[in-house]
Formats: sequence, structure tokens, C-alpha cells
Amino acid sequence: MPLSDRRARILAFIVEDYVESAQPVGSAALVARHELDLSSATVRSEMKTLEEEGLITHPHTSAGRVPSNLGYRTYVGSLMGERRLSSEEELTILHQFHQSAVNLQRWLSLSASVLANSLHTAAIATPPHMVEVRLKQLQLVELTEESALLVVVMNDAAVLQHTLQLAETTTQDQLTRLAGRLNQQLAGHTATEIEARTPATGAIERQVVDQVVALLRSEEDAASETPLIEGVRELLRQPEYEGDSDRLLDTLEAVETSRLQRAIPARALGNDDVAIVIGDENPGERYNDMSFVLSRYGPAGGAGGLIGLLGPTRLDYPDAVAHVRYVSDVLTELMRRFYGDAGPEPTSGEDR
Amino acid sequence: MPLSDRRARILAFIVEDYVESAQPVGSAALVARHELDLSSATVRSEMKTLEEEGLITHPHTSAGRVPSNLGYRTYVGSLMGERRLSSEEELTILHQFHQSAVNLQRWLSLSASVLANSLHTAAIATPPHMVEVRLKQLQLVELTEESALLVVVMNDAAVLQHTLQLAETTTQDQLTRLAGRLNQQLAGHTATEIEARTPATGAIERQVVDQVVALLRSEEDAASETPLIEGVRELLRQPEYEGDSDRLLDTLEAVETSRLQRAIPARALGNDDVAIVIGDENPGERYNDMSFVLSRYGPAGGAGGLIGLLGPTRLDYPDAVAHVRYVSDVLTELMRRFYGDAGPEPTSGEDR
DNA sequence: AATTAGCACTCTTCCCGCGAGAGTGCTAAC
DNA sequence: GTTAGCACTCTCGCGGGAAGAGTGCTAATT
Repeated sequence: MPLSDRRARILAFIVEDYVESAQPVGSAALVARHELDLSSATVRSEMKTLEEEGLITHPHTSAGRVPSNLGYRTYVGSLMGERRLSSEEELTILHQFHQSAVNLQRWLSLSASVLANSLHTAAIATPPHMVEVRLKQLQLVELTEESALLVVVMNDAAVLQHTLQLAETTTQDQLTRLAGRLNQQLAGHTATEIEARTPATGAIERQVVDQVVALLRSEEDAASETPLIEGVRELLRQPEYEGDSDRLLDTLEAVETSRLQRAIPARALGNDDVAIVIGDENPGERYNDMSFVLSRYGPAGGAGGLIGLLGPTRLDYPDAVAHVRYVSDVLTELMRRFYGDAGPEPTSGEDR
Repeated sequence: MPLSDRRARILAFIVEDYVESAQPVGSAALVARHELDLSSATVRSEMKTLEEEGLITHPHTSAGRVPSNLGYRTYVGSLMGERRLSSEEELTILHQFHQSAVNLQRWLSLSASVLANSLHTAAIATPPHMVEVRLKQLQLVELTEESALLVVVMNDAAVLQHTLQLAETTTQDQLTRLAGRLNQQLAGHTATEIEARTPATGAIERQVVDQVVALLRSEEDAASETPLIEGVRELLRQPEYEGDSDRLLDTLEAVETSRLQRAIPARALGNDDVAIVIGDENPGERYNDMSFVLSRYGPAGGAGGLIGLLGPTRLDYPDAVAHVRYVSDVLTELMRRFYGDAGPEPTSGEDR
């Protein structure tokens, strides 16, 4: 039995009312609220059908209806309207970016904060990384006679550092010369390329090269990076956790500890897509009652990452999608402006 | 009326029992637990006196006694025994450090984790900083024609970065030469020294120098650094928060958002001291029911910071002090080994 | 003079039961 | 197909009462 038009409308109302009130919605309340030309009895019978179709449920006999995960999925997939931010909203967001220092890390955390505050839930951002990470420049700084700091800048503008215990004692002069030589040889190459040639001269040189390769590899490996999370408190203030400290702490733990990556769709996301993962669509059981709304940011083909929201399944999806899309676009534009395209195809206009 | 010997012992028992059980301790229970040669009635009358002295309180008429902040303070100041870690405990901790990469940031977060897990509460660590921050080396990396990444290494081995929007277009070659020149001129100097000489040649040079000064300044300013916090969940699982979501969230907020520095005693801490701040001894009201157990880490005169515990006033202080002291010593020793003393006086032996 | 047994008193906590309220699901009429 | 009516179910909040813990006082004991 396909979803009749009327039943679809009712489902949408249930989702929207429930998102707003966090209370199970009853037939009478629904009729009153939307001034339907239907009696509550009719709505009740439609609700019954919706329940048989698995789109809504009952917490208990005498309570109103609550959307099931499938219900949300249906709503998100075909029922919800598209929301666009007003230019006022857009300006408020832009304004915050313009006040921020030019610093990718700041932008990311600002983006996450903006999302978290707008939707009163948690937001996450993974640091940008490229498919092909190349060495841009390395630097060696003496710490003691037997240890040195290796600083590596990559083509995605990431700066990684590592302390080396040197096999032999050296001076800053020698280190500077070594760094200069290695920069000439290795700049612009990937970990694999560097490994393939292995010049292998001095002991220290080998140490440095090995470490550079290791750092490039770790940057290539998106999963190794801890995502940034903002607004956990906003999330935990949601009524779903009210008075339920256990669930609250479990969620806090799930959000903070388990590598979020595993829960995030690894599948490629087009630059304009916003992916919505609802409840048990998540791999792993930890996020059974949570949803993700995610988008890729960063110039197409260049360094990029994921940014988005993490909330209870009871999320305002239209609002979430609109915000995630806009913030992601802003971030992409900023990166393009300040870090260059850093990729093959200069993408077509999605600026605003 | 000075604290009689017996009354002091009773206070100590109350503190210790309460720390262990998180339940108000009654006179009968106390006698039984410690096999005292006293009747519960005697203990009761002593308790009454302790209460009049403000060392303990009553949640309500028919409940046992709970130490007041003053009670804890007295206990910590003169009653508690000194606890030393067993060599087994020390080894377990050391082992974790030896498995870690040589990386100050890692060490800090490891230290905090160790503390948090050992005492089942939160632990904090502020990044190391020096009283006199000097430029060690800078590096300029081209991003686009009009923007470059400035990477600055300081004498405390901190690496800071900043993206510059350049006033003129340049090439990597020009940037490398500029970096070389500036390194010769500025390396080893403090922000103030650099500012005083102001060579002021090209526009880009001025931009770079200004930014270097700003970065040095921000590193000098300890308060600007966000402390690292681990184990918030351990803290929030403590019985004080059980079933009290509001208090839980308030605490989460206090711990995560408000600049912890303000609550941390800014006063100089000797290298071997462990400072204990209890409840309302904290400046600001946010931490009225929390205690800090803090120690300075880092070679004397060199780069250093604070590390310690953040818990409910109901803390196992002897255990806390022992752990904080040991971890701080380990950290200091590691820093000395890998980063050098980086300071005038090579400190006398406090290694183990 | 200090200690102790005894006891009344207070206050919390838990449980039980009950009534109000919300909302459903069915049936019969429109 | 829609709707009014109604019985039924379940939750939630409230009051009462019993159990338990622990105090504080008093009077007896050492």
C-alpha cells in the first residue's frame, strides 16, 4: 500500500510537531494545531495505518505517536520541504567568519559552533585532508645536541611536527643544510614516491626521511584524525536526556570517545550533497538514536573534510540541511580564497 | 578550642569514610568500621563539637556527617598521612609513557589520562610555556601567490602557525630567502627585543615580523592557552552527580567552557609543591564544590606548565597528591631528557 | 568529669494505592 | 469514507504510612 497523499501529510505533521515539542503527538492535538478538515477519529485511523506500515510508533497505549526511524527517513526522503536560509541568517553567519582570524582550524571550530548553536545540538568537523598528500616543505630545529624538532608542511597546508632523537650529535647549521637539501629533493612528492627513491645517505638523513614519510602517511589517513566536536552540551540539554543521567553519560561517551569516523559514511560525498544518516542506519550500535547531517567541504579535488550535525533523531532536518549546506559552502569558499584550489579542476560556481 | 587529638582522629575518619562511600557517615557506623574503643554516643558528642567548629555538617537532622570545606582543608593541612605510590604503581605509569611517542602534546594528554583514570575524576594540563619566550626559527611556505603560511618554532619547542595574506605577490624562492634573513636577525630574541629594533624594510617583511611578534606574545601569555582536559566523564560518573542532570550539565559547562585558568592559582608553585585548592577557596563561584590538586611540571627555570586533578571536594587527597606529584616528576624528567633544560639553573635531583 | 545506655524525635525514602488525564481503538451511525 | 461516542488502558502525580537511619538529650555508670 503506497503512502496516500493524505497519509503522507499526516506523517509530515507528526514529524514536525514532534520535532518541535518533543512530546508524542495525539490525534486531537494534531487536528487542532493544523486546522485540518478532518475529525480526530479519521486521523486516528490513518495513524493506525501509518503504524502498521512501520512509520510511527507508540511509546505506550495511551500516548500519542512518535515517528520511527523509518518515518524520519521517509520524511527526509520525500516529504520535507526545502528550507533556505534568509539572507539575514546568512549574514549573521558570514559576519562571524569575517571576524575570525585567517586560520583553518579556527574556521572549522567556528563552523561547528555556528551549526551547534543554530540547531541546539552537537556539530562535528573533521580536519581537511587530501587524497594525495605531498610534502611542501620541511624544517629541522635543534632542541638539544641529540634531539631535534622536525616540522613538516604539506600541500593541504597542514603542519605536523615530531621530535627526533638523533643517532648522532649535530648542530643547527648542519640541520639547516640537511633540511635545505631534502627540501630540494623531496618537495612536491608523496609518501610513496619518497619511499620509492630512498636516497639513504647519512643516519640522520634516513631518520628524517623515514619520519617525513610517516607523517605524510598519517595525514593521508583520514581516520587517524580526531574530529572536532562542538556543542555537546547543547545536545545533552535536549529533552531526550532530561532526567536520564545514564543515557546522557552514555551518549557523552559515545560522542567523545568512539572514533566517530566509523559512524560517518565513508562513501564519497559530492560537493553539494548533504548526507543524512538516521538512527540505526548508522554502522555500529552506538548511535541508534542519533542522526548525522553531513556535508563535504573544501574545493572539489582539493583538501576537504566533513562538517555537519550530530543530534537526536528528533532533528529539524530542513533547518539542519540548510545550515550545513550553507556553512559548508562558506568554508569551501574561504579555503579557496586563502589556500588556493589545491586541486586539478577549478570547480564551477556554487558561491553566493 | 584547639582540635583535641581524639577529635582530630574522628574528623580524619569521617573524611576518609565519606571519601570512600560518598554517604554521610553516622556515629555507629564509624565506631564499627574502625573498631574504636568508644561508644557511638561519645562519638556523637565529639561530632557535635566538630560541627560547632564548622568542620563537618549535616545534610539534614537524621543523616550522618559530611566534612565541610573547612573540614577538608584541616584534613589536608595537618591530618592526612603521606601516601607514596608503590613501585608497582609507578612502573605501571612509567610503562605507559615509554610506549608513547616522543611528543610533548602526547605526554601531556597521557599524563592527564593517567591521573584521570587513577582517581576517577577529571584531570587538566596546561601546555608548557616559558617566562621568556624566544624565537628559535621561522619558516615561510607559499600557499597561493597572495598568501603564505608562517610557521614559528620557539625555544619551548612550541610550533605555532599563521596564514598571512600578503601585501604583494611573491614566490617561494623569495619567501625562503626572506625567512633565512629574518632567522639570522631575529633568532634567539624575545617579542619585546624584536619589536624594539624594528628593521622595517619591505611590506611583506613587516607583515611577517609583526606576526612573529604576535605569536611570541600569545605564547608568552599563559592564559591564552586552552588547557587540556581528560576524564570529564569519570568526574561526572561520581555519585555527586547521580540522578542530578542539572548539576551534571552545569559542571560539564563549568569544566569545559569557563577559562579554567582563572580558577587555577596563578601564584608561583615551587617545583615540588602540590597545591590543593578546595571548594570555595577557588576564585569565582563556579567551582564551589570542586577541588584542584595541582603541580608545576617542567625543568626549573625552563618551559613548564600545570598538571593536576579536578574533582569533587570529596577527593582522595593523599592518593591525589601522590599521583600528581609522581606524574609531574615523570613529565619533568622526560622534558629534561628530550628537550634539554632550557633554563638557567640545572635543578637538583628529584628523579627516581 | 567523662562515658555510655536508652529512648524519643526527626527526617528521608520507599511503596502503595488512587484519581485525573490523555489518547487510543472499536463500533455504530451518518 | 467519515465521524461521534464510549469503554479501555496506561502514565503521572499525589498523599499517606511504614521502615530505617541517625541524632540529641537525659540519666545512670565508671
